[in-house]
Amino acid sequence: MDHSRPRAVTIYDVAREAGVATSTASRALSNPGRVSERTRAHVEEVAARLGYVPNRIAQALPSGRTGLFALVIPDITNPHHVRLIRGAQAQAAAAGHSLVLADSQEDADIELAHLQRLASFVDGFLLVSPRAPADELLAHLQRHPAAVFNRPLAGLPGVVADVDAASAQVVAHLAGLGHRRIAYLRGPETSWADGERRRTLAEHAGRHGIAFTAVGPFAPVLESGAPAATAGLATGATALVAFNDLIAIGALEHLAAAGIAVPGEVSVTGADDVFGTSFCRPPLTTVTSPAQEAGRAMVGLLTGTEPADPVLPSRLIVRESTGPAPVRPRRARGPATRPPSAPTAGS
Amino acid sequence: MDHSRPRAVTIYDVAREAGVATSTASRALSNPGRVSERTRAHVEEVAARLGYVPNRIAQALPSGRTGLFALVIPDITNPHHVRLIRGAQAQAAAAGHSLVLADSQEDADIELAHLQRLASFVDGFLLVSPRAPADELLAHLQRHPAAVFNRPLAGLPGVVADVDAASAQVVAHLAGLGHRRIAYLRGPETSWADGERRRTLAEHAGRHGIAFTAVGPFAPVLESGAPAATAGLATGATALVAFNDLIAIGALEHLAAAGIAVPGEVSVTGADDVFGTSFCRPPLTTVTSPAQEAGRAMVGLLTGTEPADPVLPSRLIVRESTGPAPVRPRRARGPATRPPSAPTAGS
DNA sequence: GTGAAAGCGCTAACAA
DNA sequence: TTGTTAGCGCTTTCAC
Repeated sequence: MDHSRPRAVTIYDVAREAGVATSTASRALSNPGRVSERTRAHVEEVAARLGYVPNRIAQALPSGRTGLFALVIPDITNPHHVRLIRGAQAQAAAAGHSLVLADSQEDADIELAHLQRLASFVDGFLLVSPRAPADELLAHLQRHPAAVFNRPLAGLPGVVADVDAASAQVVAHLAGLGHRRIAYLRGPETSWADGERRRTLAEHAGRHGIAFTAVGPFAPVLESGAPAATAGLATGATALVAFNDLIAIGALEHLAAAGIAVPGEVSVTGADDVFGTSFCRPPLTTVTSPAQEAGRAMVGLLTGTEPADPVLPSRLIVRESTGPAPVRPRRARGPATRPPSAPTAGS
Repeated sequence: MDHSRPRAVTIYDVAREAGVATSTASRALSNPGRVSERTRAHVEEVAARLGYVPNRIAQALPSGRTGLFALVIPDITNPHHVRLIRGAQAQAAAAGHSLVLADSQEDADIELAHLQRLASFVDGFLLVSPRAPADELLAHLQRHPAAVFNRPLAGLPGVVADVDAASAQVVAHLAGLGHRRIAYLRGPETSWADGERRRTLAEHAGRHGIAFTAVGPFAPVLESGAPAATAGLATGATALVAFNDLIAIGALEHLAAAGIAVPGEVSVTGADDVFGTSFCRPPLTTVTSPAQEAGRAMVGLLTGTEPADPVLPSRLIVRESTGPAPVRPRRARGPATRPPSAPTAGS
């Protein structure tokens, strides 16, 4: 038994050692039933003895199937996306697939480059909130199955979070607390979810007779919290509805530092219910994201397993960052850390 | 231009259309310089016009190189590991590689299965705190390059966090605050870092004349915080040193719920400095982990780029969860949520 | 039930 | 500089 041999054991080695043709060895290993029980057992024994492991590249060349899916994400740092990765990875593993990770860093060009680079390597794409223009996306996905999260694209199967329901609950909650003016702290311009959230929030605010303003866009990171809160406050709102939890938590930190009481003077809500929302100060009222389910559902769409209702539920979690609107709206006080960047008027 | 054609454009199509041999087309595309400028330009033009994208599976079969690295992680949920993923992904991308993600869910068998499944697919493995026995690990990596984080394995290149320095700083910090008895809240039994942390903590405590006890093991998740804190407190310690931030934050939540003041009655420290440590209550004194650098360094080890000092620095970040030892050690009070699980005595 | 041979798309000898 | 050909390891017709 030559243990230091550099070359790997191939199916030829197995066939020779077993005294059968390679085709027979192949069948015995991967298509049992089309070979006599006796040879099957023999070949299998030889393969095990030799430590044969099929070369998956070679398997993939004729079949075109690798057992790999590519997961394309805007930002691997975002804990929200991490939940999705987890769901996708679990479901993929269950289907015998592995995941190739591609971080597009919120950049449309990098995103498209990933699609091209990985196209021949994977059995399909999982696109999370893709940022690239629809036509380019579709052009790149001509010959490859894909499933999409939070971005309806004509012809591509996908799932979305129930943004409308989430917005309805947030607005109803704030309206119930007596808020009459809310500000939406926007996320990335190219995010479908941002557009939806803004649109539905405005709509529901209108129904409740609440004034609505959107400010931003802001990068969906902790650091955006301070400028976003400043801009939101400048609108005279008593409630700040952030695009996601990162911005919301950042806002909370900024407000605490500025000595503005939450929820006493201003209420804050987030979205996604990421790690940290339960133990920040105050614990954040937010809206859950079906990230993990989305991950599973997307893989399901690719493997044909899951029927999947395309709109995944999202629900409000009331914690301590929201409270009754102050009797009279707060007035600017204390040093503004920086002048608010020109707020964009909401619809 | 037949747009609905299912078959992809191959290099044969390009060669035929350009009126050259396939080898010439291949060279023009991937080995320019060994072909006349004129043909190179022509072939390239044709390839672009036809929308040719090389089939990477086919490229990989003869060469054995896929441009893929497998990243094997104990738990994709852990924000600490996410930082490492990020570093690895960035460095891999810079080297023109992509990452295949494999979550072993803290299970040695799953870990080894991943190695086997992905072996022929990847140019190398990045093993993060592998849990499987050393001999099995080495057996599975006979013919594949690998780099390891936080687990010295004979013959395999790798990097580790400077656990000793971290422990020294934590103990010195606590000693300086007057603590005379500390408890270590252990992590997973199969974790090298846990063993190291425990060993070095005990050692440094000894030097400072501080009593040291280890309790556990505990799973490195938020939920372990409560039982771990309970067990730690039962030792009479005035400072709880947790294996990682998740356990520490969980402990913080438990202590707050039990009405035990931090750091008034007991100090708490974590490790890794994950997302959330800066805004939990109180903000956590912890020790940084070189996770991102580790990710980069591991990829470097595989690509031959980085020389890399194998021990990566780690430093103490003092926040508000540590303070002067109480004048007299606290006595049990309030309802214990559950009896402490039998604490393991430290060395 | 089993074997011989072709072919997946590409690169690298080897020739010319 | 360019063309011809073999071969990477496997599966899959097609014969027998």
